[in-house]
Amino acid sequence: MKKGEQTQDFILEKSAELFNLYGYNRTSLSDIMKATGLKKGGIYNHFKSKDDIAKASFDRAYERVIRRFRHKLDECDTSAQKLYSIVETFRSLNDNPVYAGGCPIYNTAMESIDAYPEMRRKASDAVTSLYQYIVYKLEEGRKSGEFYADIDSEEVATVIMSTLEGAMILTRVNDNTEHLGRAVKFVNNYLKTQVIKPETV
Amino acid sequence: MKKGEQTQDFILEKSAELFNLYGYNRTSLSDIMKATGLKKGGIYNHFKSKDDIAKASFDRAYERVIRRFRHKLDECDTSAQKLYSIVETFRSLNDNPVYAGGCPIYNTAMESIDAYPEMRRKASDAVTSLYQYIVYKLEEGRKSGEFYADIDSEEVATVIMSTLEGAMILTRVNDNTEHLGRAVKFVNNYLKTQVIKPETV
DNA sequence: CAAAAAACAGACCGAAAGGTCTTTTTAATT
DNA sequence: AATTAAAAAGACCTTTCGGTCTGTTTTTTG
Repeated sequence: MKKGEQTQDFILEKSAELFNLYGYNRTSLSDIMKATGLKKGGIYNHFKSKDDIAKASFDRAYERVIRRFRHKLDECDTSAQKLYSIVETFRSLNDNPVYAGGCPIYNTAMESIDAYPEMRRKASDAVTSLYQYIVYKLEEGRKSGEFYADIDSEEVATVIMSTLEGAMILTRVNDNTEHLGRAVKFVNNYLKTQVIKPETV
Repeated sequence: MKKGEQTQDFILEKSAELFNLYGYNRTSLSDIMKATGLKKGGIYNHFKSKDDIAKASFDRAYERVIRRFRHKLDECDTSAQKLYSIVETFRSLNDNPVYAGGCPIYNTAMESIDAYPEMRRKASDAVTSLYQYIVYKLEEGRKSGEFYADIDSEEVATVIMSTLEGAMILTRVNDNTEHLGRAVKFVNNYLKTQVIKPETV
């Protein structure tokens, strides 16, 4: 790995942290300079604008989040396990975040609405793809007969994402992890009683 | 109403709109000047800083949100009706927002975390008080026997708020109201089957 | 209707923002 | 080791930011 690539990577890493904690607007180039130890010349040698840094930072953060989901899912055999693993990943994203400052996808999405169309698009696509991912897993279980045949996968996916994402935000806003704990408990119970068929022993 | 008070009110109204759409940081004094038609002197005659305007704007937005909940609740007799009215108010906050740009309480909360301690405190308190409000209504119904005796009011309140707030954000991010529609349907069904006792006719 | 008080305009200020460009330093290539 | 190419420094630029202050205009008050 050449020196340049290393530096570029390092800038993105530090920027992603800052953007997620303080948002695009409140993260200035001086902040990035301070965090990286580089001066302007060093930064603009690798990126042509602050916007560029933000986009690349988001892509990196998004990749990491998705990898979390995939990683846990790879350990699963049954569709039921996969569902629970998705819930567990949400929880883990709070206890052990990809970057400090909450979910980078939602943070970016929220900040970019009504302001930065391109970023908004990226974030919106990310949310949609996570949603579709969950829907797909639900359909998988439904078709295999592991889940009840009459579930509405879209509805279940909405409930999972809304409840957990909402709870993460509640938890963060009030600095009280109980909300997320309760939400996780609730969703798991919901899946167990209304989505996943009881094991036929 | 004196001229001064009118102007002050007008500034707050316009600022609240801007803050909710673009956030504190991306709303500049020039923006406020443009929206109000006033110049700096006219604005700083009523407020001593931009921060001051933001705080007063938030208080105004908060009052309006709470009034929405109270207003609908006043029409209710039974605890069950009150619960449904809370859900319905959430939905109405999306269809017919207090200010364009989503829930001002959550917007403020999210933006102020890790940045503006005082605002964060205000927003956090607002969220907590809404939460406690729901808990209180749940306890009311539980004690009166209208709800099941074994419900965990805190858990139910968390589920209501998380799911609906999360769905509002999903809806906003993806510009797709279906999420909120599904969440509302789900929560109502949850309340009907697991919280509220069937009517004894 | 005149005097006092409040409201407002707008020039001005220092600081900080994002970005450019030339020069120096460091790393890669031959 | 010498040459070339990449990386980084840092002075500089323009614009915009929040905020101050003085002078003028408009309301309010007596």
